[in-house]
Amino acid sequence: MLDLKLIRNNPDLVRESLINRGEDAAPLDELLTLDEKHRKVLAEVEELRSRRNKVSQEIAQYKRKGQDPGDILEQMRDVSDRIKELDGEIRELGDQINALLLRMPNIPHSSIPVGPTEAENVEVRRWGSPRKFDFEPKPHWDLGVYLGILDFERAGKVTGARFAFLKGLGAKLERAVINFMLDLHTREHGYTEIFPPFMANETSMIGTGQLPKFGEDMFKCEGSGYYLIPTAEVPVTNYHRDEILEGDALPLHYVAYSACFRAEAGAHGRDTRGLIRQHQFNKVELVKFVKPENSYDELEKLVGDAETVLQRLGLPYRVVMMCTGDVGFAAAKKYDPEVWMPSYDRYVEISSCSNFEDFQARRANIRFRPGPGEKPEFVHTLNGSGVAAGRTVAAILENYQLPDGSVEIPAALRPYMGGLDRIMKR
RNA sequence: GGAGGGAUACCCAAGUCGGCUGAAGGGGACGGUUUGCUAAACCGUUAGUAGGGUCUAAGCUCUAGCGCGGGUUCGAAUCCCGCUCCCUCCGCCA
Repeated sequence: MLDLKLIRNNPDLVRESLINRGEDAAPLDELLTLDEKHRKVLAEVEELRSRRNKVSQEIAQYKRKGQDPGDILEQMRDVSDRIKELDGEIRELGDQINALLLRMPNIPHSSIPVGPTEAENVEVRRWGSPRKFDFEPKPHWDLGVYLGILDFERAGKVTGARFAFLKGLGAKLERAVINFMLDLHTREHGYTEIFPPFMANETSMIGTGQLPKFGEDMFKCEGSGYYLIPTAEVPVTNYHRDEILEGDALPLHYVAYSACFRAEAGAHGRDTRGLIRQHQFNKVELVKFVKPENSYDELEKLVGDAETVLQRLGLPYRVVMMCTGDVGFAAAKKYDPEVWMPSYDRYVEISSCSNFEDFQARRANIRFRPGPGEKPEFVHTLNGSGVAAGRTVAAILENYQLPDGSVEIPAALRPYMGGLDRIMKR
């Protein structure tokens, strides 16, 4: 959420940001009009309230002395009625302002490329190089089925499209990938591990920005009103919702495994095969709460931590900086590490690392006190996948496949696979 | 699922029949006095916050705020209605 005062004082900045994102600027003007009206009514009602408070004291005096307050009572009745009336207006205006505010995207950082679509995204670096196969490489969905470690057909029967069963060494590989990543981030990168709830309430979803705009992308649990989390970002960021953290405690670095659930509405026909786009997938998420002055350094480190995973696994990747049109609703700056996927013959997003600045902190009311007795300020929040487990498994199967359909296990994972170095058909 | 009890400031806790109670009393924390130093004692401070107005700013001022949302009333921590969360007991349960 943007600061209403910032919008009020710098409407042109906000307008430019909306245009750069390729969005309609009309809600901004509506917001400015409503805000002005809101403040006008607020001034009026507060004036009346002030008067009522004073007169009520006087009435109390009369009563105490046993005197008759006379017709002041009558007058105050009118004042109260008017207050009630104005309160209604204020509530309505406030609701409208809030609704608009919650749908207003973050202001992109000045360092990112400007453009309304993904076309302006910029590749910032590459690591490794795609392997040259001297045989026809198979896509992971064929390999996985051939090896008996992936089963999409039964998943379709048991649940539906975009689900998968992992079996035998496939299930073990998924678990190995997750544990490898958790160990790396906790032991070497200093993150504190969290195992969060996989469902969250509406307030949390608003806090991180999934709601009110993107409700259709999530699964809502009938009856309870809870949502299945689309990412561990939601529970972990909201972990500190409505808190004032001690300045000394920052930065806070958390890593959380969770299953993630996405409705993928509007993705019909895209990535219909394999593990790339599932309704449920596993992910290890990195979340940071930092002081504003450090947040861009922390973003670079966060991307680096995600990249380390891919490097240790020997998976070729590149990092893309997202432009204004592709940076995402809540982010000010975002890097997407993309892994080389032979079946797609291109790099595929495997992580997404964002600095939200105070956008989420404002929504979720997460602050810190810079020093004793000082005024609380909003923290900056960041998060990034470190990394998506399902896509990692897919990338390993494809990049490490051998001509006979077996798959080598990256050295870093072997300790997690009981020393096994190869998955073969059995 | 059944039956009770609770939610007040950093923590515990009082709030009488609605009106100088935006909140008694403790504890803690901070500041001071005393002291060779510590302890003790004594004195003082301890609403943080959000929003509005004014202003270059500092400041000044107003409003809100006793779990949340409504209602009654000139006036609500206090009365009424709805909700949420927590606790105890019983039942069920991985």
